[in-house]
Amino acid sequence: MHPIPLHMKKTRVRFAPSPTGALHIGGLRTALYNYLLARQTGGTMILRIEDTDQGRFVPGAEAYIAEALQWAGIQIDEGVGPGGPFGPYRQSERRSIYQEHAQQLINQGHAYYAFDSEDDLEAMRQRLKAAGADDQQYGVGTRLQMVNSLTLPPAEVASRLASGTPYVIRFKVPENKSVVVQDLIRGEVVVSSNQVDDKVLMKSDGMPTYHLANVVDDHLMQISHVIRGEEWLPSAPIHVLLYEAFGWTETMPRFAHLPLLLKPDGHGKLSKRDADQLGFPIFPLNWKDPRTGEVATGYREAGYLPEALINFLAFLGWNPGTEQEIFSMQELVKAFAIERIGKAGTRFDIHKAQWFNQHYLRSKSTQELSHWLLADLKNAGTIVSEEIAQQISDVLRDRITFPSDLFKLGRFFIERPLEYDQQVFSKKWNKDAVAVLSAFADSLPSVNPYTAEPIKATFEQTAANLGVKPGQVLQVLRVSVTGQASGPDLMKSMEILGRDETIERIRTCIRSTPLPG
RNA sequence: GGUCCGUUCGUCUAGGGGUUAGGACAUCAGAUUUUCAUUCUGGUAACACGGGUUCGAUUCCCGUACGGACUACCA
Repeated sequence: MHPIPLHMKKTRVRFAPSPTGALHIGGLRTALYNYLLARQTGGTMILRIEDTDQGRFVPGAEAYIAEALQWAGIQIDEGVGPGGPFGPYRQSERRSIYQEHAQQLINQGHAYYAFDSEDDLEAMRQRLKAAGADDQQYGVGTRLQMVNSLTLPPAEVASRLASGTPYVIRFKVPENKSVVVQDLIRGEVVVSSNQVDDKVLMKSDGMPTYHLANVVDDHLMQISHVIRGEEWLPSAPIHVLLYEAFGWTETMPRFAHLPLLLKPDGHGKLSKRDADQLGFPIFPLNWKDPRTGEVATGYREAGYLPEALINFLAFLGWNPGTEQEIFSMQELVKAFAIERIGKAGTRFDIHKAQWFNQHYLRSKSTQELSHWLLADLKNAGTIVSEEIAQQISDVLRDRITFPSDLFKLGRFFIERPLEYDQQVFSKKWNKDAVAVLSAFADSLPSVNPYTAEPIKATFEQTAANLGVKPGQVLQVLRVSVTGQASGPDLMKSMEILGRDETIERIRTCIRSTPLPG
């Protein structure tokens, strides 16, 4: 079989999360970049689950990841979920494949059995540290001092294996080689193989480590581009060495190591532990930790629209080189280019995400907005007509960042004020104000039609008749009707409220609020 | 400690040997608005430092500093 030259290969990218909990926002960005490249090139987006660590497996995590991707609009073409010709796509279901490949490396002298106990390894590290060695790794310089098939007689190795003594399979890193990683974002990264340690390939529980599994799977699944976080850059040389040992260099995928997403203070990468500690979500969806029962807020539940999150995320580390900021997924697919991904770590600033959200929220139809409001009202035990909900939504649309703001800011339309803003009343609640309000309430029944403009004219006329400037009592009127010192257009608000309700609110206020002194 | 990666306004970034170093978010001011918000206009604000190379470096090279990642039988 002849390998297909890389440049002719169809783009096949994978997102390969580990089901150890919720997907975090950095992972979502990684998925997004993979997806954009796949779509742009007419390639395939694959979801592979890297569940080789049985100890860290978290029930529900896989379903969470699938739901999060779907919510974000990242469609999976192949892999866990849709299936495909290169399955299974869960690494835990591919044990025998890894075993065969590890065996192949052993047969070819690229790997060996190691029987060292944890104590042995710890002792080795202590010894090296005490000796002042630069590093304390199991590798070129130390492997011959350890308990493995390189140091044990063949018969001893065979008998240990036969008797079921626990062992791992380690990669035998070649000596004195310059390992070159070609990175699409960073260019050439060169490391001496002497710096690379003899990584464990197969663990004693029979599962592969990430290093083996990822290389074997990417090869077998014909992955063309490995786009992953920068935290993988240090181990990329191992992967390159593995491709070489397997004889797969011709078809080795291209690497792109994404800049890290940093905490807002720039110290350290954003991690799952930061969930709800930083004042903004770090997970796409709410996540309930099955062990502790704690719930971490997700972007979806916090009121972020998927298109806003995607737009925001796309710009964390990438930009189109133009001054356009607003991109739909379609536009991102067209404009995306790996070469335009930056190198430096990116601090996470939620303000911009909020701005994107505000932008996208405003572009929604009044009807869509009203559905959010209606849902919140229903939750609060209130039913209003869709027509009213739309009127409220419309008057509020320029004042909201999240859908929930509709309810927060529009609540006064539904509920009569329980108290009145004292800042305003302490200064402006006086005889004149009461006189104007009272007269205004009296004249409201004859306003025709009962809409903002005539209401406004009536109010101004009423005030003028009593020798008061409208501006002096407008604040008071607002508070009497809404309870609040600020809000949307008052005249329009009174229109939406309706004639009877408005009159009632003004009268109630006058009745219940004594004049000072 | 070692290896690797990085460093343009507060933040995300454009740019690139000669520019008034551009945009966005945030912030500030003014205008509009009956309030607040919106909107509009304007402003403050950046090439980490030191050496080279060069007629000229923010841009190229080398150091230094600072930051980050990795350094598991985790991914």
